[in-house]
Amino acid sequence: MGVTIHDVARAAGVSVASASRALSGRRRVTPEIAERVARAVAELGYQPNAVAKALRDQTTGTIGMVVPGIGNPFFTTIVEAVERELQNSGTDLLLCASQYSPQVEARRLETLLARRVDGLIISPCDIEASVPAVLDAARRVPLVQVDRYIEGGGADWVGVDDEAGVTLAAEHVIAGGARSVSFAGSRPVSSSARLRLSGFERAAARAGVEVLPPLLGEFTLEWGVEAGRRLLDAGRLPDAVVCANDEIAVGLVRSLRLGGVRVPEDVAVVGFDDVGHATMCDPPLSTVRQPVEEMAAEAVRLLGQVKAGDPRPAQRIAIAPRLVVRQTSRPVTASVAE
Amino acid sequence: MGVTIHDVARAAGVSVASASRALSGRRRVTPEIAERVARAVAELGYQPNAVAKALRDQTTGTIGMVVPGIGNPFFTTIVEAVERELQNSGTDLLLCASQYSPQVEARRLETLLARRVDGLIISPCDIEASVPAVLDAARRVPLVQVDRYIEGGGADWVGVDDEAGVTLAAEHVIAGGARSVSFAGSRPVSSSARLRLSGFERAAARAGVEVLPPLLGEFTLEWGVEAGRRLLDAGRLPDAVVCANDEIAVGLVRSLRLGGVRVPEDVAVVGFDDVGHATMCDPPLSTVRQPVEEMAAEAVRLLGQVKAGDPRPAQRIAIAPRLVVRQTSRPVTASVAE
DNA sequence: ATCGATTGGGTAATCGATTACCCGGTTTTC
DNA sequence: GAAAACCGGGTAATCGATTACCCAATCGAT
Repeated sequence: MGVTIHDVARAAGVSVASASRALSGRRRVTPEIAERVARAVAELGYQPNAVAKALRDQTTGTIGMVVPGIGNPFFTTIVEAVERELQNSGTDLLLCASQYSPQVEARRLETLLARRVDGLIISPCDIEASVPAVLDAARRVPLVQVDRYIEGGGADWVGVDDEAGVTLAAEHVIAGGARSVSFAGSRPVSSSARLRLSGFERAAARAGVEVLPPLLGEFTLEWGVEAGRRLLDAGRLPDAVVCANDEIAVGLVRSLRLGGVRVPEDVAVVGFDDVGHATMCDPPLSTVRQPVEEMAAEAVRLLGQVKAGDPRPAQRIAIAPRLVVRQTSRPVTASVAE
Repeated sequence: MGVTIHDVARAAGVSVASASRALSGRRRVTPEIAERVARAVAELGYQPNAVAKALRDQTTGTIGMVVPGIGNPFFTTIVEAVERELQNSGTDLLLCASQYSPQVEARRLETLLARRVDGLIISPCDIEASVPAVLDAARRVPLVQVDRYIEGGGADWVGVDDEAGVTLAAEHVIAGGARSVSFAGSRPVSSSARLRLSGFERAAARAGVEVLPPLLGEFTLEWGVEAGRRLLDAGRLPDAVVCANDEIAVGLVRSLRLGGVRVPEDVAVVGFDDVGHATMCDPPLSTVRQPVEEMAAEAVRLLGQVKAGDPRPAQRIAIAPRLVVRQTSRPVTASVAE
């Protein structure tokens, strides 16, 4: 370890300035020098030190991304989309998981900022507890939120229109004949959890159907399984259940079927996200599709525009979701089928 | 942005040396100075620049991790385990995905090295094509491979004993009465893919049962579904299928059931990994458990020991897997049941 | 009282790459 | 033919934190 540009310059018999210029091409050098430098680089196996470059340039060519957990297929999908989006822009991604803990999240942000990332993409794990850390970060560096956001609107956000999504789902099952409906979701610690719940309740109330008490736990398959069991134990089944994500929906369907309930004949189930196993589970899941690629592209674009802590009012870019009807709900006329 | 230790020193009325000492505690300062520096830090909101520190110290407090893809639950599980393992050691993790492409992998390694990570944990995507990039990286920085490895043994490795794992699986289904068996796995571009296939074939041959041609595609649910279809189309079903991972197994079970085949009565299926949905799918999957936490701990420990490019012979640490019998295979006497 | 040891503070070198600035030589322009 | 513009090369400053080295003051021991 430790071939520096000085070594290259010496080996090529030129100054460091010339070596640097030959390498970066930001000023012309004679072909002769370019040649000698190229040879020296190859010979010595020189690899530029990005740390030194970052210090001098005051820019690292790196953006940080913090998501609640990489066990959740929705987040891995969006991470992959962001990576793809960044691919050809030369910047690369520093990925961290907050493990659904605002404390861990704050620490991760801290170290990303210390490493002087040029920007941050974050899905804050808690709508309230994440506020100080996120605002603080946004003051120092361009930051955009994705999917989840903090309350108060202090930072830019790109995501899906959660309320519209669950409304789509609720209206779909109601149009399919559901007279009583329920919601299986997450405890409302995140914006998505809250909006999907409230959007569902509003849509159901508007349609005038009976609303059974919601089942609130976590965004996991395990909780879906558990929610399904509780539904069975409660004795009375709703005609349809709208779920806050696909994992919950898949778990719920599993429990219901194990309990002898037919899906969608007895109970219709609709998920949210349309990532991971939604197409491949049994039966294929009706769900609300998040336009993940679009969100990632938008987030990256927005990140390029925002300057750290500028006074411009925070933007919220909500992308319209789309209902995908598969086989856990009865198809009705005007919806996209696959 | 831009409060430096010089600003702190000025505000506190001391030299940068004293400020640095007060902050790091690596030399004593008077309580008076410590106090003044602490106040200045709080007032100015000073945050040390990790880039500058890294340049001066020649160490970044960061290790890089490269896995083929974060869509695969096995890799996300091991990433999480490594993160946990690193948590209290103060070093943090730079995660990259090679997207199963040796070219992308080489680029990622390149940038991680340029950023001067203190070590690398990698699961090389291709047993042959990954060789030059991995060896090159190992020459510059401590490196340990996890799960997958490159041929030729030029770098340390921690993983599960793949052959022992599939042997466990094969012997289990044979003990359960299978007279004909098949294997559903990935094309042999990675060490795990190769070893699991060859281990299976050896175990089956040893037991003297009939071996149907293997189904080789990718480590995905989609491929599992496809493999199941091909099995159905082939007309002749084996008594048991051993799969190279859980995703394939789950997809295979789904296809078989859709085709009216009962699992495990008509065909027994065993997976590999025991991560993700293995416990929660229907029916719960019999599989070979990888000791992920142990592997992560071992990898981190080993990384602490190896020096870059030292001539010490490469170690291979294979951890014994464990068979977990659930409901896609017939239970036999002496195996762990859950 | 004096000398060596110890303590704590400050100055400036260091890490590696980039680039502002300077300088001598060549070309262009009127 | 002189002035202006241009070109390509080198020296040294710069980014921010750490620390080797130096120095003055204090302490303890004889």
